[in-house]
Amino acid sequence: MMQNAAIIPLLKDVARQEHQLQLTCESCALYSLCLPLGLHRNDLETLDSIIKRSKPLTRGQALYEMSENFDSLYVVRSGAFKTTLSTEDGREQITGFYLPGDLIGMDAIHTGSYQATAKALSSSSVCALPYSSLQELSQAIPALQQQIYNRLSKELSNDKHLLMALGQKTAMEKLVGFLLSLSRRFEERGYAANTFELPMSRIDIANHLGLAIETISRLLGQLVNDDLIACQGKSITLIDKPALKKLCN
Amino acid sequence: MMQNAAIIPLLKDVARQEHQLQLTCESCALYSLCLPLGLHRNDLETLDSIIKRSKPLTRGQALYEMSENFDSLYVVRSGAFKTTLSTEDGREQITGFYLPGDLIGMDAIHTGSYQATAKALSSSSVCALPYSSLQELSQAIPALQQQIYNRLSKELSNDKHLLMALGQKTAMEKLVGFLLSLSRRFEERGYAANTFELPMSRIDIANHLGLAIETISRLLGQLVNDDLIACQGKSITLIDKPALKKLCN
DNA sequence: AAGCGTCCTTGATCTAGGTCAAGAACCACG
DNA sequence: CGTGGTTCTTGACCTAGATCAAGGACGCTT
Repeated sequence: MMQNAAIIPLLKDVARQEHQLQLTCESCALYSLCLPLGLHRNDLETLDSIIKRSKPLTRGQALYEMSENFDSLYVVRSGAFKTTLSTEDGREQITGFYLPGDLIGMDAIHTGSYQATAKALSSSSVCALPYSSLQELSQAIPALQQQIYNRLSKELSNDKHLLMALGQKTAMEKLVGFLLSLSRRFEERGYAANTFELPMSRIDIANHLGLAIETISRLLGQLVNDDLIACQGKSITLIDKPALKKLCN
Repeated sequence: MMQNAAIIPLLKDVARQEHQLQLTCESCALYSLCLPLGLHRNDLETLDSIIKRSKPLTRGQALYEMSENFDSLYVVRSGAFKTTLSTEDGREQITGFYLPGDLIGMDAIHTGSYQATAKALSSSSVCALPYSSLQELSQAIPALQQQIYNRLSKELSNDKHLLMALGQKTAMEKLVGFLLSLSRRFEERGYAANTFELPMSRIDIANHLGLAIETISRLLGQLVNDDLIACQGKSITLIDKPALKKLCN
């Protein structure tokens, strides 16, 4: 009898692990950040019914490749992703980093194929939203349509700010701006705002900001020297946020 | 009597001029490029009823300013526009150029206020689409909802390609890529693909591509020297398009 | 725990493109 | 049809950040 009491919760955990892929939106930790925010309970169930919760991806694995057939948008469930665009001669540009709750693949909607390649930065999982179902559903559920407009618009806005950074800002301004935006995004997700692990390598940061990796390394060193941040490996602590904000305008 | 025959068409023209702001989508030259493409006749009339065709703007005049209250999206009817984002210390980045049929203001949807400033590059006119009406209407008209998703997605895609250019490409690649994309856009609108007037100044091109105006001037000179383009003032002719395409990958 | 590959750091040097300067061409306006 | 302002061109020079180089640290795998 005593044995049972100890074993039952364990069994429950195992069961949860095994059925984790079938969890509902309602029970999801990301609920308040995610697409279904604001939907009524029965609409939520309808949305739930079209979502495919797929297997986890390992570090470096592609969620989809450029020019592959477009069928689904993806919400990041755990881990992180990057999307890259590449030229014919092989140069790549990382056009975005995606954290839990973010929607990936929206730039493919207007064509039949993905416009970029999306890769996991670490072990990650996603919810797949088949686009044709999502479209139909959003026709019936005003709050969902609005959410989709908002998500698209938000990403547009982000990209325009990034354009500004790439076009007008110095290397230091780009880097500090990047760190602050990461910090804000972690905070929105309920993590600490001032101390976090970088989900991506310095190579990726450099590429994303249009800089050389050596420049990132030197600038991080400089920020540490000036006691504005602490940094060991991928772990970052923002020490003097006001000064950092001043540094990137 | 003979006088009448001569006068009638003239009067008609005048009448058309005066009522030009009340023209319908159906009679609009831009119809095939514009948002209502694919809508049924009666849906088109409903859309028409929410559109406000406003007075023309003069060169340099703002359609809206950053942080102004967001209420409408705008379709360019004639002329051209640029949108700019600015930092606190006054630097500006031109995030997009908009030609007839293009939709302006989509990055504002997710907030209550415009995220950029939109200015006319020459005498221009727009159709205003009050967002709340457009949203309701798109809830009722599937083809319209789809069009809006597509437009948002298309702009997202454009911005990502621009990010790639700003992050990875050389000055020459940026400039040639820009000229070719303008050429394509003119062609889509039924104008000549290989000879056109630049709607914007070199200052604006330079800013948009993250370059100095002197660089633009020098590179254009070089392209003319190499007989790849002809160029006098704002008038551009693309002479060797295959070579140009090669130059920008 | 040794070995290998990737990532990161730091220093020395180089260069694409920026900045400065000065004149020319192109307007819009009275 | 000047004339004052903006825009454009061309040349001389400079610099932020790239590239090259070499060594160190940090994972993986077996």
